[in-house]
Amino acid sequence: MAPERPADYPRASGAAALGARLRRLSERIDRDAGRLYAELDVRFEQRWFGVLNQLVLHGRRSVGDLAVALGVTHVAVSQVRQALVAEGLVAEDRDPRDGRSRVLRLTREGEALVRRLAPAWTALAEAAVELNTEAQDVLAALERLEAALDRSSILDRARRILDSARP
Amino acid sequence: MAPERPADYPRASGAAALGARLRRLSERIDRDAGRLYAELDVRFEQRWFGVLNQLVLHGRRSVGDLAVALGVTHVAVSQVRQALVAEGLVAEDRDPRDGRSRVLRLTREGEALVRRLAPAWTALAEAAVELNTEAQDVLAALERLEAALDRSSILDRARRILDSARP
DNA sequence: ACAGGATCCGTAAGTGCTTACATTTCTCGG
DNA sequence: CCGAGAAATGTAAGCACTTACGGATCCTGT
Repeated sequence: MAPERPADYPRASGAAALGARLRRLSERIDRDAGRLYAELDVRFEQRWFGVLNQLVLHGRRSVGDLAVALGVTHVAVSQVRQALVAEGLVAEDRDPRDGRSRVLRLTREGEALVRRLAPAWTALAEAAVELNTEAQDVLAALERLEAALDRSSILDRARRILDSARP
Repeated sequence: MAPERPADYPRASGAAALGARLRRLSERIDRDAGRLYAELDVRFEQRWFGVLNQLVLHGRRSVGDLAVALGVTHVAVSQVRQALVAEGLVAEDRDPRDGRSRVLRLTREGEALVRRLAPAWTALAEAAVELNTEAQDVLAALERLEAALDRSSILDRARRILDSARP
């Protein structure tokens, strides 16, 4: 017994469906990565990966630099920093040339953990490549979506559609 | 001055990059939808959409039914329910045939809000269709990714790769 | 008829981000 | 050289979910 509803009610809940779908997929992937670390008996969380990886690849890096490189806010980096320092994997020094800046670097423990995790990261990277191939280049599709959003956000598009419908 | 690192260190941080990218995109879309509601001076949050939409489309629904329909946990639905009841948009009754079940339905205020939001939802849905077209069917790509993950999760794939590398 | 287990739903706490706001430090024009 | 504004970072709180767990109710086999 479906209830009454406006005749022009949008059935295909587009934006919400797209957002929800993206969120579910990302959670699925993060969760799986976490399980792999647990199975390997390594104390490591997926959200630490970005910062740790950058430090391995580029050495000493400030919070701000890491945020830019990872495409997240400095706050996100700062929170990871806090966890990594608490775990003894990363140390922070003040930049002698700029007292505002905190420069992060791997500790010996951090380097050891990276060596221990490298095979798992390789496996995950290969699994991602495999998935991407099997899904016929979903990464390219995501890049196209990002490019389309850069040209005009979903907000701009919705505003335009709203305005043209109600002149 | 790049630091030393294992020779086989995985540079392409596949799984992490994929997960992070999906997350960023979903946040971008949700945030934009929220801004549109704010611009229309409507007190509404994007996370309420799924439940509200289901109630419009199908009338009275239990928490569990909604969770299945939306592909989230019953907890997520329960939290939205709490907010929607607090806002006076939704009422809940016990199912006379099953005392465990809480059946949700729109109130008059809820119905009024839906009528007021319908144009915005239509616009968002059309914007999503437009984006999807412009990105050459990113939805189809996401569906292929979901299907690939259903066949074998990223965890299973990574495990297999790890095992075959270390016999 | 009722014990044991399954189901439905709730709260609490955690995750991985975000925005908003505060603090400290730097820089540059007057 | 000093004060205004900019920049780097930090904390607090929120968001949209999740898992973990517990209470209430239902169902099934004996």
